[in-house]
Amino acid sequence: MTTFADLGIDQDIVDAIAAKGIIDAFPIQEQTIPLGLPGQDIIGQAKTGTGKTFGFGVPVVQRLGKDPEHGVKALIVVPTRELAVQVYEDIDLLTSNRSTSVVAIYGGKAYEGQIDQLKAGAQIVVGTPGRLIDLAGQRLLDLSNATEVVLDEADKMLDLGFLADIEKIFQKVPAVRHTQLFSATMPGPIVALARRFMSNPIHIRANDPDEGLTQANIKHLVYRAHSLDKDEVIARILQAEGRGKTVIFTRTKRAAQRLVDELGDRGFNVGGVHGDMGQEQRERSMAAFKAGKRDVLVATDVAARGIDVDDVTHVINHTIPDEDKTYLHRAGRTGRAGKTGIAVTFVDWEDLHKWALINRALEFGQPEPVETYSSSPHLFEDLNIPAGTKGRLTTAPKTQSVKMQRAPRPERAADAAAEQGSGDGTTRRRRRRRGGSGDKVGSTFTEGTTANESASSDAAPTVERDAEGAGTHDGKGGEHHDGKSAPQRRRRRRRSGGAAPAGA
DNA sequence: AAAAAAG
Repeated sequence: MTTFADLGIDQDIVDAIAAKGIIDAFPIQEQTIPLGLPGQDIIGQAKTGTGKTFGFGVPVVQRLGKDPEHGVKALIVVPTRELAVQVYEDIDLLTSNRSTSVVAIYGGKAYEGQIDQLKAGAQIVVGTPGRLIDLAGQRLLDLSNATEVVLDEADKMLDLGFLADIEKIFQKVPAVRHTQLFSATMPGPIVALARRFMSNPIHIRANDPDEGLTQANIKHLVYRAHSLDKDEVIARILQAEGRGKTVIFTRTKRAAQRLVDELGDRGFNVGGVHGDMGQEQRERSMAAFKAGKRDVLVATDVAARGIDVDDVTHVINHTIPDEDKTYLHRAGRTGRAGKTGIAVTFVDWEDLHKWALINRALEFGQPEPVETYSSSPHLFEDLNIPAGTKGRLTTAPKTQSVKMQRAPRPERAADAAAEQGSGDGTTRRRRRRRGGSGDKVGSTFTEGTTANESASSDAAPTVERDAEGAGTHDGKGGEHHDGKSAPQRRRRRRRSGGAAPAGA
C-alpha cells in the first residue's frame, strides 16, 4: 500500500494528513499527486468517496510553497455552497502546518467576512461561481495571479447551467496556469469540451476497468413505488438494524421540505438541505448531520455531489433522479472511504423509463424494479428491518430519535398546546409508539451518539434546535422557508392527507 | 422540467 509519505509530498503536509489518522493514499491520489506536483494538467476521474479532494488539493497547496506573499494564487471552483465549505475545510487541513491562508467565497452569506479575508491576503480561494464573479466584478477578488485552477465536480461545472460562468472565470485567470479537473463522472463530450481550458491534459481514470461504473461497496435496491405509501416505507427503513446516518433525496425543494416535516412529526431526528432554506440554516443542518447530532438528512440534489459524511449507511431515493450521473452521485453519499452502504430507490409509475435508462447506463442488469415491497419481502430482509407488521406499517421511531425529542422545541410545544388545549398531544403519541420494536433498532448509531449526548447533557441539542427552529437570528423565519408558520404548515398537510404537493 | 448559483 502506498502512503502519502511515498508520493513526494512535503513533510508538513504529510504530517497534517496524518494528524487526521490518514496514512495510506487511495489509488486516485497515488496516480494524480505525482503528476500534479510538477504542474501537469489533469482530468482526474475516480469513484465517489475515494479521495479526489486530496488528489488535487495536495499539489495545489504544495505548489504554492511557503511563499508569504499575499494574494490569490489558487482557485478551486465547486457547484454548491456546502461543498465550498467542505472543500475549504479539507484544504485548510492541508495548510495547517504552513502559513498559507484559505478562504471560502460563496453566496447566501454576508460579503464582509469574505472580503476581509481577501484583503488580509488569502492565497487559496474555494468558491461557487456566482459570488466569485460578483466579487471579481467589484475588483474585490483579483484572479490575475491564480495560476492554480481546479474545477471540482468538473462535469457539473461544464454543464449548461454553469458553463457560461466558468468561461467568465477562465477569462480572469492567467493563460499560463496549472489546471485540474476532477469528478467521478466525465462523459466523453465533456472531456472534449474540457480540453479547451487545459493544455495537454492527461486523463487519469483510477477506476479498475473490470469493476464497472458503480462503487462495489454500495448495494443497490430498487423498488416500484406504484400504490406504495413511501412515507410509511421510508419510516420503516429508518428502523433498519445497524443503520447509521441516512440521506434521503427528493426531486423538488417542496417535496424535501414536506418530508422533513413529515418525518419530524413521526419523531425522527431529521433535518433538511435545499435551496428554499436560508443559507445559515442549510449550513447548520449539514453541520448537525455531519456531527451526528442528527441521523437523517432530506435533501434535493444540492447534496448529491461531493458531500462527505462519515458513516452514512443508507441513501434513499424518494424519487428516482433523471440522469444516471445523478443516481451515481447520490448513491455515492454512502459507501465512502472503503465502507459499505445501501442505496434504496423508489420508482414511481411514471418514472419507469428513468430506471430503464439508469439500469442500462450503469449496467445493473436489473431491467425492472422489484414489484413492490409488499409482494416482495426482499426490501425488509435486505435492509435488516426487524420482521413484524405486514401491510400497514408501524412507525415507531428509533430510541435515539425519541431521546432527541425529549426537549421539544418551543414552537412544537406551543403547537401542540394550541391544538390540544393541553401541552402534550404529539408527545404522548410518540411516547406510546416508543415501546414497540423501536428500542432494539439502530443500536450502532444510538450508542455512539447517546454517550456523546449525555456528556453534553441536554444543552447542546436543545440550543442547536432552538437556534435553527425559531429563526431568531435574522428574523426571517428560519426554517419556515415558505413564510408560513409551523401550525399553518401542519394544518395544510393534514388536510391533504400527507400526500405530495399537487404541483410536485 | 428541476436544481444549483448573485442579490
